[in-house]
Amino acid sequence: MDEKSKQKHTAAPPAAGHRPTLKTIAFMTGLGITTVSRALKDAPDIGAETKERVRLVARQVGYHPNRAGVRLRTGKTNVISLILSLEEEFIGLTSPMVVGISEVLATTQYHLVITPYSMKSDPLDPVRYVLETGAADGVIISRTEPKDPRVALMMERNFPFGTHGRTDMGLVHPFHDFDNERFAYDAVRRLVERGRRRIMLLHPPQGLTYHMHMRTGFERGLRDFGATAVPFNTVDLDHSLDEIRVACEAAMRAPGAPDGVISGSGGGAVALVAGIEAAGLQLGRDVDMVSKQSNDIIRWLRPEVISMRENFRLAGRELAKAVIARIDGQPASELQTLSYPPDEA
Amino acid sequence: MDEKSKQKHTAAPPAAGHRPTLKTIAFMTGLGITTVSRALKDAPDIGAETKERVRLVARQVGYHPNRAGVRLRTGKTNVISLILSLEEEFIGLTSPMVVGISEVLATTQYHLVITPYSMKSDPLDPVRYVLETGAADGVIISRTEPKDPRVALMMERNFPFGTHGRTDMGLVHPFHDFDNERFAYDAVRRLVERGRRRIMLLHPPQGLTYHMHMRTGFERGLRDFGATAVPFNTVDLDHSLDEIRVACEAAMRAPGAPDGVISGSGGGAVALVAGIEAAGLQLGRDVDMVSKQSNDIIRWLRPEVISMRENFRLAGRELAKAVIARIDGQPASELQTLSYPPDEA
DNA sequence: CAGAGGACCTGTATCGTTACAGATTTCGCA
DNA sequence: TGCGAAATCTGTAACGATACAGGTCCTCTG
Repeated sequence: MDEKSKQKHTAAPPAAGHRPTLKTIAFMTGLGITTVSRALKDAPDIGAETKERVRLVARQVGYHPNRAGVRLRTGKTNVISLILSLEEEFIGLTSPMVVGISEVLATTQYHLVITPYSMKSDPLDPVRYVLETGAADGVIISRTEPKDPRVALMMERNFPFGTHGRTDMGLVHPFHDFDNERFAYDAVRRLVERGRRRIMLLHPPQGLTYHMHMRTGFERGLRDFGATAVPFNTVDLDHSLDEIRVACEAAMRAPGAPDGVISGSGGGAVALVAGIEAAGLQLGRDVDMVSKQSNDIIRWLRPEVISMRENFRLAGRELAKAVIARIDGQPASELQTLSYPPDEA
Repeated sequence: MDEKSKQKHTAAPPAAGHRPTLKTIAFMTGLGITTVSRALKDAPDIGAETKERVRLVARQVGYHPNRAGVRLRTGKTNVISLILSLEEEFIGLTSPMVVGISEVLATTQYHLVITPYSMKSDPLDPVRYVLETGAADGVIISRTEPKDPRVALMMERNFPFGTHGRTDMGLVHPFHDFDNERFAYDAVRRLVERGRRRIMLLHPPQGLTYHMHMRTGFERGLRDFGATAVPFNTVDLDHSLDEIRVACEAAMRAPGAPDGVISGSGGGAVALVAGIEAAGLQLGRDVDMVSKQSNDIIRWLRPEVISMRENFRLAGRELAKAVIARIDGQPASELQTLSYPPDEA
């Protein structure tokens, strides 16, 4: 029996044609499965020469640890989940983020899983799903709110995550954010420098944290540079481009129309331009505009628009790094970054 | 011993606070683990009332099968991998595809994993990775070539996949494609209808299958409608927008400049417009242009451009459905779709 | 009333990996 | 010479699920 059990794992040659496993390497090296496992993770109780041999054979046969085996045994999924709204308007923005995240994950064992949700349903759903099923080791979320229940939930469960955007709940967690306050402040400054005084802001939706940031910067700019706000509260960046265009055109035709416009995103800018021009006004002459730029298009077709690039790819990279660091136990307070161009950090 | 082993699985109450497993349900119902497993998959040898009871308890405790367990035992990953080029130029296009894929997968057990690669490395690498590690049950690829080695490899291994774009190797496999031949043909027609005769095509890169399709449609259009081609072979859709703009401006200034332009993608159109205008020409007056439209921007800022929407979201949906059907054993010949607007299929 | 057969349920072994608790050998030192 | 520590190596059990090969009853037939 002793003899038999001793043979059990090492003697039976693993079926050929299959993926190599620890058993394969154990058979080839004549070692035990445990030894091979520990050798590959450079454990201190394995001899140097043995490690070398094991590594050599592993490389030769193209060994990759079986993710299901590891996951079942250790609970580690080696997955980062990006929680994405499926509404097409936003995905355009988020796609460079996917690139940034992938760039970072490509240098690690992590895979990127897209966990979608619809804004028509509860944004907590996907988070709950990941927590309940243990689908990932870490999560990245966007559209962050000041009192974000997703953040509260993950903090409570001590689950690693990073947010694109900040919260305002007194909870310390990893985030990456664009400095929207500074953006709006600078935007006002640049418009005032061009002699504009009546400024209209297409702001982010009320519920999101960066709405506040942008408003704060906007109002501080108005005060510091001596301009006034033209109300534009019927639409925000979550509205369709059509709605924005119509609202903008109406504002430009109304008495006391703005002579300066700020767009809180690259997408909105297009609709604003269309609205301005539909009102018979000309960019650079009657009105100036400052916008975030997400792709090159606005720069090509309306060079008069003063634009500032928000680097979503960088955001993806930073968030991926932050979440992994968090998984590795690094304190959240060290994993918070704010970006502002030039930002090839 | 008999008694002891009988108790082994059912008697020990699973640790509380953990995710429920089959063992949890087995304990709660007093059934065996196997029975619970089979009840949940509606096996024919389980009593109707038992199934009902098991389902009820499973729902109550929020049971989700452990993916690692299933994967380890059965080899089924319940993962579809989307293989994506990380070059930012293309990701803009592909992002609505992610939405479409997610929409379909959301109704299934499948997760979407992004497997990235850089065009600077071998495009076979990510495919080999998935095949070797068994990272997914099915794969979706883009940038399909006439003799695509990725397709050949996956066919050879009998691995389920779908391609965005067709191949030309005599191999039958699932695909979804936009009818680029018809697009180019119609584009020529519409330009000729506007009196244009000297037509320039910004074509897809040589290596990709739809380059041929588009050229074929283009040339057939030229013949049928009596127009001539203005050569434009120094750039293609893989070049940077800057390069395209410069080349276009040069072409518009050269003797025998085109009076009609066709852009094989929405992105390229912007650069072409910029090139045309840099040469001092005006859209709609001196030159007409037909383009694919990927987002609304070109439609807003240059309504003179005749545009036709290529529905990437639909492509994502079709490909996801096709790959899953293929996994389920449906013949590839039934999983090939071609789209052309209006295409809300 | 035996026993064949159906309806329903169950234990064991296994997928690949790792935590844990030993084994074995070697070596230094008293 | 003896013996404990150090250095290496190893088997077992477990993670959660399922394929497989039985087990019990119970019913119906002859």
